[in-house]
Amino acid sequence: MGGKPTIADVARAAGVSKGLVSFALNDRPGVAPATKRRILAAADELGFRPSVQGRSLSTRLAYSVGLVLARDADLVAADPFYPPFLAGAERVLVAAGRTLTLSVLDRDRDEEAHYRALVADRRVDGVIVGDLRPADPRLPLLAELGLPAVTLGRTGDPRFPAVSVDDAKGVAETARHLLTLGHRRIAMVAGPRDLVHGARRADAFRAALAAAGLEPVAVVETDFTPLAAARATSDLLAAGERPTAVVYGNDVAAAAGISVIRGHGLGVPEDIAVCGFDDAEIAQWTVPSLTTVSTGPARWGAAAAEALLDLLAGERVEDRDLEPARLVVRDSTGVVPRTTRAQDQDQERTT
Amino acid sequence: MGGKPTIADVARAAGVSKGLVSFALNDRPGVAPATKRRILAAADELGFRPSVQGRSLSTRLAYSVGLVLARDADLVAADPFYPPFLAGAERVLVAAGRTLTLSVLDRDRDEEAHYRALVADRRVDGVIVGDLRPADPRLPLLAELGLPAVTLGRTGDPRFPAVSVDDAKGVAETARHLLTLGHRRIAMVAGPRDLVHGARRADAFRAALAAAGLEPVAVVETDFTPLAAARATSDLLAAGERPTAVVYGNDVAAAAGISVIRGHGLGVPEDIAVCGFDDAEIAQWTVPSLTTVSTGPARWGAAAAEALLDLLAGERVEDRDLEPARLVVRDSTGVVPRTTRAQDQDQERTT
DNA sequence: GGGTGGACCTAAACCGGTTCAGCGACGACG
DNA sequence: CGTCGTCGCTGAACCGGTTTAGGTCCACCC
Repeated sequence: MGGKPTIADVARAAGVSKGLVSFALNDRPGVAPATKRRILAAADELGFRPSVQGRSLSTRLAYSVGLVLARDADLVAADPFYPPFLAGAERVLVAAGRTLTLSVLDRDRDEEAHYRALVADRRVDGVIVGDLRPADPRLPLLAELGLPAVTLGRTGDPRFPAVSVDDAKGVAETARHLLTLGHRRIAMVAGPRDLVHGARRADAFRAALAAAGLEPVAVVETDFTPLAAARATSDLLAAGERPTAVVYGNDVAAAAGISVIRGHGLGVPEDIAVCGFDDAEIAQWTVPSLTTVSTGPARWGAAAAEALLDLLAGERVEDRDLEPARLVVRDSTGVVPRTTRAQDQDQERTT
Repeated sequence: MGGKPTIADVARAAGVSKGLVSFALNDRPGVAPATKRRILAAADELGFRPSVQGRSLSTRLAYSVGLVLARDADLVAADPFYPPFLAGAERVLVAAGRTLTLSVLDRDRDEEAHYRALVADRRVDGVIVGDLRPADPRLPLLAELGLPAVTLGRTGDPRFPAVSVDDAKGVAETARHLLTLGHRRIAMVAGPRDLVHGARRADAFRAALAAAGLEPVAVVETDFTPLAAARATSDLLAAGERPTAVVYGNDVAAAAGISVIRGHGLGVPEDIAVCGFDDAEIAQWTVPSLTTVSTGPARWGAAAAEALLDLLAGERVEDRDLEPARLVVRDSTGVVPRTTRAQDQDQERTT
């Protein structure tokens, strides 16, 4: 009477064996309809909830899904992508009776050990893999461990379904937007090339400019932190051919860029147009507000969780594509830049 | 040979019984030193790691700790506090072989059911309770459920130890800073009064001004979202006695405030000084950069996790105080405002 | 009427640990 | 020398489910 009811209590109440209760509750054939009703009624009456631990032990499932963030803590803190992503994923998992096991690792060398521990301890039944790197070492590792996984973005690896948002389209749209405004000297402060999405966005950016017969003034690789973005921006401003527009890898980086540009006495967007990426909340509140690319991280999180659940349920899961990222135009690119109309003069001014 | 070694394998290898292996591994008395060495050697040799599930089943522990965020998803997304907090907490937990089970709930009415489910399913051994409300209904609930918990901030409830950062001190410092700069008409765009820290900061703010014989021009209660902060700022600017300084509940709200103030053609800090709260990354990159109050969320997360682990280990845990929040002065309050030197004239200008 | 097969159900093993009652051996003590 | 206590250890029960081998009963068929 003290603790919560177990399956044995239900069996006793319904006058059947434990095994049959298990069958009835799991909708397996071989239980007479009348008996099943009686069992379900008894379970309901007693307020029976199967113990996750007991079930885990025999099914060898954890009823939990992992997300491993292998980045610096301060990068996690600065990146506006994951909070809404987590929230979206978590909601789907809770509804399915699963749990989200979150790991934050600061050093890459811990990563493999951590995945191994997750599997060895049966902490998770599958994982969502983000921050993909080219030829990501985690994919063979996961395959070796036999851990089901869904990747955030395509890898080309057929073993793991991808849930993707085509951010290249958003980047291309951004480039066209800038070209339409008359920009010709465009730079990109990109994420690290050893992150797939960092590289893909940079490539898409180049491609979109190339389609107009242009080359970027510069593509600076950073680690996605605002500090690095600030430094990169300083360098761009000091360079011979100063850009009239800068596209950043995320919104906080773009905010840092704006800060540096204005610190140099230049106006945004009059002197230099700025674009962000992610459409984080902050993008609405920078001065000027930020033109950026919205990827819908919350929806992405939900979709990734759903795909992983389907995969765990044994379904064949094909790659899934969400709505492509789309450009959100705000004030940081609102006007045609002065500098394009006075390009030569401008070129003289810069060293 | 196929799967991972179990305790039975270790027992066989060491030539003892399962039970004795368990005793040896858990450092319990009654194992001869030589035998113990042999057992540990065998366990090491086989690469034995106890199964969390098996252990959970008999110890009735989950080896996981919960954090429940009962807020709107977009509020979670906008708030820069939790990502570093999570990262800090998670790191401590991983080191202790625990896991962080994160829940994001959108509606308050799900909250009680969710805590009950967490306990019924033995998903967590204890929880960290944040976003405290006055007379928080979760405290009696947790007591009823017998779930160990640590609160973020003092509740006065002796049943749950608190891990606190004295943010009141930071707020008071902010107020003094503004007073020193000559501000006399100071407003606050605060968090909701039904959040303890929202109320506490507002009270500390009033108290600090009162100490100088002043009253705030206004204390506007918002839900902590930047959108609400933007609206509140508009109202303040339209009001008869326009403030010369505004203190916000968090940094993103402050960024929104700056955006609105500048949208009204006023300068920050020349016309209106702005202060944030949290010292999020973004505070360095607003224009102007944000004077704010640093609470050290990563350290706070780590301390909360440590306190909870100590509590779970059966130790008596007293309330713990971290370094008090401290003011970080940047450019948004960098100069003495024009308006204080031309107060009457200013008063004429506003309706 | 006996054999066959399927539907329904039970009993017991199993997952991998922890815990506890109890047993044998040995030293101390009377 | 007998008894008692302690140490070191074993064996089995237990946690709460799932799964499987097998048993009973009945309908059906030849």
